[in-house]
Amino acid sequence: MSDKIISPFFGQHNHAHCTQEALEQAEVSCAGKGLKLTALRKEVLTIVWQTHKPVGAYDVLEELRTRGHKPSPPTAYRALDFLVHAKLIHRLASLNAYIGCPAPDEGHQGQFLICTQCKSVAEIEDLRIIKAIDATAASTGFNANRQSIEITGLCGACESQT
Amino acid sequence: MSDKIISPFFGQHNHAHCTQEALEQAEVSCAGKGLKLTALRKEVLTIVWQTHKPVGAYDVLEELRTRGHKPSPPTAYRALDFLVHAKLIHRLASLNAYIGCPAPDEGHQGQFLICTQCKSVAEIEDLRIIKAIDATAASTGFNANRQSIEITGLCGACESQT
DNA sequence: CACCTTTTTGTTATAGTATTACATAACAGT
DNA sequence: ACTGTTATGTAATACTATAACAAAAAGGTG
Ligand SMILES: [Zn+2]
Ligand SMILES: [Zn+2]
Ligand SMILES: [Zn+2]
Ligand SMILES: [Zn+2]
Repeated sequence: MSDKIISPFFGQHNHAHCTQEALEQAEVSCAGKGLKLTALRKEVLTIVWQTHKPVGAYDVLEELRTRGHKPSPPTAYRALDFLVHAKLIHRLASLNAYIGCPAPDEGHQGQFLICTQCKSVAEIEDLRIIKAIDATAASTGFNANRQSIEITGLCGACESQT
Repeated sequence: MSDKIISPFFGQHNHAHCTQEALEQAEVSCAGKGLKLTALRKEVLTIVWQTHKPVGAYDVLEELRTRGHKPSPPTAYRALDFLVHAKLIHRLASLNAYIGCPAPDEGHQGQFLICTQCKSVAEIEDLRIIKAIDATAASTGFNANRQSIEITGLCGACESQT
């Protein structure tokens, strides 16, 4: 199979399960890499995982405030940067926002399907895309090391509501 | 041939020719579509085409100032938005910057190779990537209408200097 | 434990990117 | 010339992100 859908989360599902599993994976992953998933970082990760919609840094700040913290921007950005480097979340450049990664230990680069209607984002990993990029890069002598692939459109659920 | 390099501009070439051709194509393209390429818009397009490096909106403002204008941010953003909609330039979301499109009439979506060393950007159009995306989108019921594909790495010229 | 080093978090200020709202000017058709 | 439309000018503001330094917490060592 040449493509794999990591998070096909356009539509109904048991989201409490998503969040719980993400947190458990995060604990294991950080322990394995010697990274410290502090209380603050875990709380930010929980906030990011509240939905499958991307969350901005200032959304995180706002949410932290409702939880009793009095954070300044660096607090959110530092936690988010940690989570990005730990590969627990991804940053969506086209939206200036972050989204939880459902498969943090696979060392993948994110490829994202962004629904303009419901704002949900699904992460995919399509080996054909990766191979096509590697092949093109190689043919031009370009040495690729990071990909930002963000596809915008309408998810099936939203399209059928039209 | 499944992939096509639109602008393989990592390295030496006659750049005056790039700029001149881009401006001529812009005139023709706008005339054909009934779009008005005003003096200001043409000047901004020229600024964007000064190099193959992406140019930020505030870079454009700065450059307009050296040319005798006294512009405010909306002046630059409006001209850049026009040029994006006219498909004469592309916006690189991962850099908050703009770059000239060397093939404005082909109705393509940009795919970009961004060199972190020399900052140059090449635009490519790889049909395998597009097909892979369409196939994945179709298989999930996702209706894609815009792609943002930005590959970061080292161009051949920069890598051989290491 | 007391001490030192490193990492994390708090705090203030500021830099960088982009848009809103409204006024004026240029343009196109009558 | 008159009128509606599009483009540009201008001022203010909103949104996104980082720098610089202080304080606190965590971890290791004797
Ligand atoms: Zn879920
Ligand atoms: Zn949707
Ligand atoms: Zn050139
Ligand atoms: Zn280079």
